[in-house]
Order: sequence, then structure tokens, then C-alpha cells
Amino acid sequence: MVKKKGDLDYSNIFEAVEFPDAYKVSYLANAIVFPTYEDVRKDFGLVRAEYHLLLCLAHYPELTAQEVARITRRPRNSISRAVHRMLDLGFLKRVPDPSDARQAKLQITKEGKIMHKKISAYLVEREAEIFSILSDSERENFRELIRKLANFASTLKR
Amino acid sequence: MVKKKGDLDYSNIFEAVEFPDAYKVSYLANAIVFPTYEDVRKDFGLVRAEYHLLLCLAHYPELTAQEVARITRRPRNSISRAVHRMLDLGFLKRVPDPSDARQAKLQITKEGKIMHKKISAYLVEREAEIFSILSDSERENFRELIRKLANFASTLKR
DNA sequence: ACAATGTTGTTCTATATGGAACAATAATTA
DNA sequence: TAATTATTGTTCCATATAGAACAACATTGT
Repeated sequence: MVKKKGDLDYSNIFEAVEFPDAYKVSYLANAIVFPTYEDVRKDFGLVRAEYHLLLCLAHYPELTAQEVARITRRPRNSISRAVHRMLDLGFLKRVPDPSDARQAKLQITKEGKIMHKKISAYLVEREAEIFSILSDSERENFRELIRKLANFASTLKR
Repeated sequence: MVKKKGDLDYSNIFEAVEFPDAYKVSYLANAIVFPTYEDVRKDFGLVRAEYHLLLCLAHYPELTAQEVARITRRPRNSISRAVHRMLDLGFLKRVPDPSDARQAKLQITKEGKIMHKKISAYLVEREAEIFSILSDSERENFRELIRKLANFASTLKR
């Protein structure tokens, strides 16, 4: 039996690696989340930080740039750049904070909401595709576990 | 009761977002995996693709650059760059494939193995820290579910 | 009140990264 | 065999990204 190309089982490493769970979380993110950012960039013209702004401000009535940075764990300067672009694009508006002249409150505009809806629909579909291999009970199970992990991760220092 | 800074519950978005499971996988990866790449870069001087080469070749006796690209889902050119650096650093060796002059088989060196051990130990510790919030049975549970998801993801076209 | 320290948002700069095009080789098809 | 197509590894180039330093303002402590 001759070894042909393609015979290599690329998923062997999933079990061989020294930190199999963390590796698979990483792999899943690399396989799914990152390409999604790419798609959002190609299809909607928004880079990661820009999309993150949209996402955050679609769910909070107003946030400072700093708060968005904390929520998404992106560096402040990435968010700062993204804010300017989103203002130019008309997806966000910014109002100075009278109680603190350093910061400004950001809000999503109507156009921003429309864009957010479009991107969300796309990502909801993507999510459904990914989790389609799990049964309903497995999915419920996974939901609970990933919730615990994400909540724990959110408490870790940055 | 006055609203103070820090009152904002940043984890609200975990449930508010339209694709809560995918978002949390993404968040977990951003909170844990990405900083890990950063640490590996700072502490060991290897960028992501370089570390991925080490990881793959610590678990397969020999691989082509293309195979590493497929296993890790990184672009070929990133791997190509990384290969040269790893050869220079003495962590890899490369032998031409007599049966196909286009490609070359990569192998890890003794020095590479030592470096891999150091990085692995670090990541094993990191993994333990992250998953410490789960009970043994929860962890076993999660392991099974993430395995299914990762295996499924590995079958998706790139 | 004043100094020291912290915070916010910004610009500058360096670098990691991915897409596209390319040459060399292999595989496939006529 | 000849011609077309695919694959591998590479270089070039454009861009996303993060760190560092900075100015403006706020907070804290003496």
C-alpha cells in the first residue's frame, strides 16, 4: 500500500498536542472566527475593531472608546482609529462627555444599526453551521460550559 | 446611588449578542490564545507561524511546509518565512524530497525539541489555569464537545 | 492649593500577516 | 509525446495591528 498525498490525518495533532483542549479552542477560533473577520472585511469593508465597535454599540446605548476596548480586549489605539473611520462612514456618532472632558460617549446611528443587522445575520448563519454537528442537548451543554469559561476569562487581568 | 466607573458589566454582551456561542468561543480565544502567542513571542522570540512549525514537527516525524500550512490553517507564505527563520535558528532541518523536487521534508532538531518542551510546559500551565473553573466532569464533558467541534471544523473547506 | 499619579484618546512607528503573482516541478489530459 | 493544469515554495507588496510616547484632563494625597 503506497502512501499517497492526502493520506495524512491532520486531526491527529488534536490529541497528540500537550494542551489538547486549549489547542482545540484555538483551532476552532482560527478555523471559524478569524475567517469570519476576513469575510466581514471583504463583504462589508469593516476591519475587526470597526466591527467590534458596531457590535458593542448595538447592545449598549452608549460607551466610551475605552469601554469598547475593555469589552473586546482590543488595544485602545486600534479602537481610536476605528472610531474615526466609523464616524466618517456615518455608522457612529460621538458626543463629548460634559462631566469628563477627556472622553466622549459613542452611540450607534441608524445606518450603523442597519449595517449591524446585515453582519449579524451573516454571523448567525455561520454559527448555526458550525454548531450543527452537536445535538440539541450537546449544544445546551456546550453553551453552559463555554459561558463559564468566557465569564472566567473576563475576570482575568489583561 | 451614583454610577461610578467600573460599574459597567462587560459580560452582559455575552448573552445579548446575536451569536452567543460563537462570540464566546471567539472571546475565549482572544482572551487566552492570542495573549499566549504574544507571550511566546516575548518570552521565546518566536512568532505564531514559527511556533506552529515547532508544534507540528514535535508530533510528526517529518512534514512539508505545505502540510504544516494545512494542519495549522496558516497561509503558505507565512510558513515559508517561518521555515527560513527556524532553519537559521537551528530548530529545524530540511531535506529535499527525492521523489518531488518541488518540496522538502522538514524535521525538528534536538534544539527544536528542547525549545518545544519549554513552550509546551508554559502552555500546559496556562491551559490548567483556564480550565480550573470547570469541575472534572465538566471538563471531561467540554473535552468531548470541543473535540467534536474541532474535528468538524477540520473538515470545512478553507 | 499643589504636586504626583492615573486616565483618555491620539499619533507615530515597527512588525506580523495575508493576498497575489511567479518560477520550478509534477500530474493530467489529449 | 506534447500541451495544459495543478502544486510547492518563494518574493513582493499592502495593510491590519500593537507598543510606546504624548498631550490634555482628572483624581488622589499631602
